[in-house]
Amino acid sequence: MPEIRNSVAPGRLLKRKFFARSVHDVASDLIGATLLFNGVGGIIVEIEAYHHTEPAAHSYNGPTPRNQVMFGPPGYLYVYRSYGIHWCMNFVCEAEGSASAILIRALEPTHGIALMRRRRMLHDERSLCSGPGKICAALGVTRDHNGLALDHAPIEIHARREVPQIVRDVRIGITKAADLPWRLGLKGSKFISKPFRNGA
DNA sequence: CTCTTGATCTTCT
DNA sequence: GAAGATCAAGAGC
Repeated sequence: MPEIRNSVAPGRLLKRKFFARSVHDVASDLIGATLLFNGVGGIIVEIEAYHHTEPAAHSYNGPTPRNQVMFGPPGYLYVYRSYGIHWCMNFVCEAEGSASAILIRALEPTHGIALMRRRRMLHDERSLCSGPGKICAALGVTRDHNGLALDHAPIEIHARREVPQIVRDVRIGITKAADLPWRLGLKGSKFISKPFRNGA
């Protein structure tokens, strides 16, 4: 059984339908939700939205073998290789063919912390999941999990119970469409990958 | 704290 | 053949 340290109990399980609307609406509602993979994970405190109409998205130039999951129906997991080393995970949103997705950038660890520490070979809780590559390493997500449904095992996403305060900034690590303020964070969280300019 | 650099490989041109 | 939705370590302040 995973250890549970957070005093705030997660809410109801999200179904795939939750993701079948504007990627920006989904993003706002995901901050504060709890993501678990095989019972390991935590509270989503930082995400970025990508849409096929802007050049930073992997889907901008149309379907390819890599991004085919993005072009499928909403509510599925899109995993890609980053810089030849890391895995990064996304939630596909909107509608089939829309090819929009949300990059999961940081979690506040709450479930299975001992296992995450072992996988990351790192004790510091604040750094366990403070980046998209770190999350996949801590949760054990790889290319094998590309295309999994977000509302079936081994994935669980619990709705948040209260509406949090959200901060917003430009996205990290991109050169195209770098001015779009599509990075969202939980205000005041110490578990984000990088500070927000307007105070997180 | 910030800045720089190396690691490593898939993808698409 | 070049670029890339990253990370960790090291140098400098």
